[in-house]
Amino acid sequence: MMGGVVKMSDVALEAGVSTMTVSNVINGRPGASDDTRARVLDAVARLGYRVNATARQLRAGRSGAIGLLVPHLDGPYYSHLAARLDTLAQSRGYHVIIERTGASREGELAAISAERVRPYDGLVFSPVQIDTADLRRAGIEVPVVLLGERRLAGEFDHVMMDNVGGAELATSYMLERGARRIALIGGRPDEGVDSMATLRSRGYRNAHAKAGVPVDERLVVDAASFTTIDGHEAVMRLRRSGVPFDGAFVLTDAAAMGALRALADVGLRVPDDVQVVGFDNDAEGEYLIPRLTTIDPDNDSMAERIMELLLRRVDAGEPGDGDVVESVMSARIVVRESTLARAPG
Amino acid sequence: MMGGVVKMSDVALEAGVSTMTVSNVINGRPGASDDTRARVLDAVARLGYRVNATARQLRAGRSGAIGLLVPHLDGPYYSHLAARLDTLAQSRGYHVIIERTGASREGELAAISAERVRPYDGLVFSPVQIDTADLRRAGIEVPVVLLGERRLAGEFDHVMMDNVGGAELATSYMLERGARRIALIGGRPDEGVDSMATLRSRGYRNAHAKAGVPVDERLVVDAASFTTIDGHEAVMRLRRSGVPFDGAFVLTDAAAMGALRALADVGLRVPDDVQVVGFDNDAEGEYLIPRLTTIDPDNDSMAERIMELLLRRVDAGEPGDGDVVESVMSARIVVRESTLARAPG
DNA sequence: TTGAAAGCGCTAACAT
DNA sequence: ATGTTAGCGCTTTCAA
Repeated sequence: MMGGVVKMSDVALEAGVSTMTVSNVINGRPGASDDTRARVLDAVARLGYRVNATARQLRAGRSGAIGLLVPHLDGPYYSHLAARLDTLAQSRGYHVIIERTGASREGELAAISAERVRPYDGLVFSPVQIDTADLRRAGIEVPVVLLGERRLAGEFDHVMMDNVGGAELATSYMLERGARRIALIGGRPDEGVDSMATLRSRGYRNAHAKAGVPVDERLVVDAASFTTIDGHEAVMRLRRSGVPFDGAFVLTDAAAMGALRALADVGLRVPDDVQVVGFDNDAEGEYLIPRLTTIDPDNDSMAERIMELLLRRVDAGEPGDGDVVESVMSARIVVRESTLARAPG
Repeated sequence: MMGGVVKMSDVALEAGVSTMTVSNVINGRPGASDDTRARVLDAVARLGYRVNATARQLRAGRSGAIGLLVPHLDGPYYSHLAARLDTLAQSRGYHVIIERTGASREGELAAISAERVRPYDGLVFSPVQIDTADLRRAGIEVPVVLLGERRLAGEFDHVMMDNVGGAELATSYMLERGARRIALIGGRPDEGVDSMATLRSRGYRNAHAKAGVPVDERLVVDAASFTTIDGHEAVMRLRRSGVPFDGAFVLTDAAAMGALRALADVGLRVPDDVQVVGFDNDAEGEYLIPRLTTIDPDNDSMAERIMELLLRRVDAGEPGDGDVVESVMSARIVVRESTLARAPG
């Protein structure tokens, strides 16, 4: 029934003008009489014309799309970030496209390949596996803002949350409230490359150092990753080891949820026997039993900072090397039942 | 330092062949001597050439990208779906790109505009606001698979979970275990267009009808949406109304989490005083206190079905109208503590 | 105010 | 086995 796809030349024919005039009208460029403009718009409507974004991009080099490359979308973190970034982008005439790298090296390399990145006007990338050399080798030609803890190259803007400071805050708070044997659930020795885990572990150690309280390394329990399951498993393992503890700093709220479940399973009361603090300020924390004290990394401000840095370069035209910005957001603690005497109820 | 972007003609020059030969080698097409092939690949490597996907797509009409348009990424549902679809797509030589519509009409219309859809070889779309006319008007030119409960047009393949059957299963199970006053948290009267809420509500009513148990409409408590907060609020409201209940079918696991929190807040024991069943089989359910009985909608099979239907058309070439498929996945119940006597411990 | 020409980088179709 | 021609649909440049 319907003919082929309508293109600009069809509209030009229908309106009795050149394609250039159609292009000008469609893009709101000046230099078209009101009469001509009306005829063109009329033809566009009649024919149901829609510009071919691919062709436009090949010629003009602009797509209006910002790519967001994340390892996964499991938790609320990247999902929420995506939503915030998209809202901010929309208000500036862009939209956000999300791609999962799967947190694997191959996935990341594929996603940042020039071939797949070129369609984007700008890129927000949260790398977890690749290194500086990989990133440079990819030869990304669009403005990039990097996310996360790993310090890659010095050629890209980089925004990160205050993992060390937040963890220090969490730990200090429990120390102030009398805890002396605080477990570090999901903890790592402070060595090797920076990661969320090593940085938060560092904050835990800093707090102890400042308070003059020694760290019993048997309280540092690692975890495969930081899911609810891992948190549960780590606490069970600590419990079986027989090492006593009166506090737990759990590296993520998701893991803290599993930790709370495990503490309930083994009959330890929170906060009476064990104080618990998480990290991330996931919305769920307010509905756990008991409600979870946690560190709020201020993700909303982070999203604003990211978009501001990115669009500064995008709107300017070129990746514009020179002044690379490294921005660390600041964290605060949200106190709830898991570190306070339980409310009567 | 580095010159401009390397293009195919640069490679051709470097290798001393025509661009056509470069194109053939790069795309693995036959008809190039081993010697030539080697020279081309060598030049590609030396120059760091990467194909321009935009140009290729303009000419060849294929991008290798599958678009996944979802209302949001808040819960685990779409996140998990995205991961599954991506894995399946990768194994077939495609990759999945995620776009948020924000669950708004404008957001959906923008996302399905021909301009933004054209870059994709195929589309998976979960519509929540737009209607059949909008969808038709968008004039999507690529194969589409629709997701969700709303029955749109008859021109697109459609995959949905068994909301009615799953809800019936949940309700019947509690009725069999002796519950006679089952609250429907997040429930809706069965009228108007189909939605997750009306369909699951229908299952609740069907189960009652089959068991010959009348429904007390005061037990049907609606909720703004289906977040943890909403579930908490709805149970508190029901409790304040003074209407007694001995069971609760909560429309989503996320809301069930809030419902459990609310029941604890008001001193009702689960499952002793109130049995609770959720819906979705979120991974978190296993770590709630008590662990949540829920309905598993079999999302993994759903992802497989979606990709199979979509790529069938994509690989074939055209949207290929004709035989439109409507596929309903089947649900099962996962029994845990929230409907069983609590395990000792 | 409008349009003609040229070309973005690639590939299908047709030579050779 | 390799190259030439044409053109995907749009926009930049320059001329009228």
